[in-house]
Amino acid sequence: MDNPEASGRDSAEPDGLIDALVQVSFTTTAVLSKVAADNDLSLTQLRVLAILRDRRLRMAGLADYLGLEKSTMSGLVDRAEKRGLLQRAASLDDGRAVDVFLSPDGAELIERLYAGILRSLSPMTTALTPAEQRRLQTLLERMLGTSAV
Amino acid sequence: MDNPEASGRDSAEPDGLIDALVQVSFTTTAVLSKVAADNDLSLTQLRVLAILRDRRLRMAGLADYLGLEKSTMSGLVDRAEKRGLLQRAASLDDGRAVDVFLSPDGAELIERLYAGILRSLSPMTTALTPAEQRRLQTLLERMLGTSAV
DNA sequence: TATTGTTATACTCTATAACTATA
DNA sequence: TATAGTTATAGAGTATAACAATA
Repeated sequence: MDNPEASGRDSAEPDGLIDALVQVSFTTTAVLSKVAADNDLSLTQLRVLAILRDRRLRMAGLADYLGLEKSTMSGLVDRAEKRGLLQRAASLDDGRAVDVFLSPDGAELIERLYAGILRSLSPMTTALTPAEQRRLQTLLERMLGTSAV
Repeated sequence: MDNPEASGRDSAEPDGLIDALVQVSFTTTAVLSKVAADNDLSLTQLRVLAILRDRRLRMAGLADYLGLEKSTMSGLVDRAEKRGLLQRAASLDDGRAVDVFLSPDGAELIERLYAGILRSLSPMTTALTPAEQRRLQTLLERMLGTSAV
């Protein structure tokens, strides 16, 4: 976990993979948070922009995506809208629903952020050889594919 | 990122690895947050307990570990201490410093949490064969080893 | 009746700034 | 002077509960 040495693993222990997975996740999240913070965004705000990068979603859709309550989404969207990063519009299909989508400023910002993310994370991935990178990608995608979680 | 399809990758794109890495990190973090929430803890509180699992650290040490401000640590430790999960004690070496360590209840809790984490994350890892699991662990540890990030 | 979204409320997380005590 | 930690303050993130509007 946060303390891999605590389990005394040296790559031979059964839970070593999960420890490594958690460790890598924290490192990755820290990098993403840094990129977001450098642009006065929280990690959640960054994720909202990323999700809307090429879609228009309803409030409920966004909340589902992030695993948050609708009321939490209202606040997040309020603040991002106030900053001119995204917009709301009544849904045409359903009078109760509200569509959310990026404003031009928001679209421009997420492109910059995305480039920043690739730049910030590449030191991690380029620690591996190209062949290793391909293998790692395959394994990660196989784990995701089994969306057992 | 949060929207891998947005980059139109199909495992052939250069940034596919980073997309997968981010995706896996979010999934992993969501599982950890769920385990924490099921025990009325935030992810950060869980991390504090995990870090202290087998060490006694000063406030500053904890803050460094988590990348948080000292004042933030004060609040986190206050609340956890109030719940009887950890304790503070004046450092013997340095009159200004404060050591933090788990209480018996906190120690018991983190063991249960750790077991819960392994159980909750195993559906992801067991999607891979044992040989793949070993390879993945090796690759992840190699990425971490190059603590370039 | 059920669903979509907002508002009110409360609490946690977080940072910045100002402060105390020790080094 | 510099460092360790706390406190005060403010804002963001989060959930629960109550509500209005629409389905």
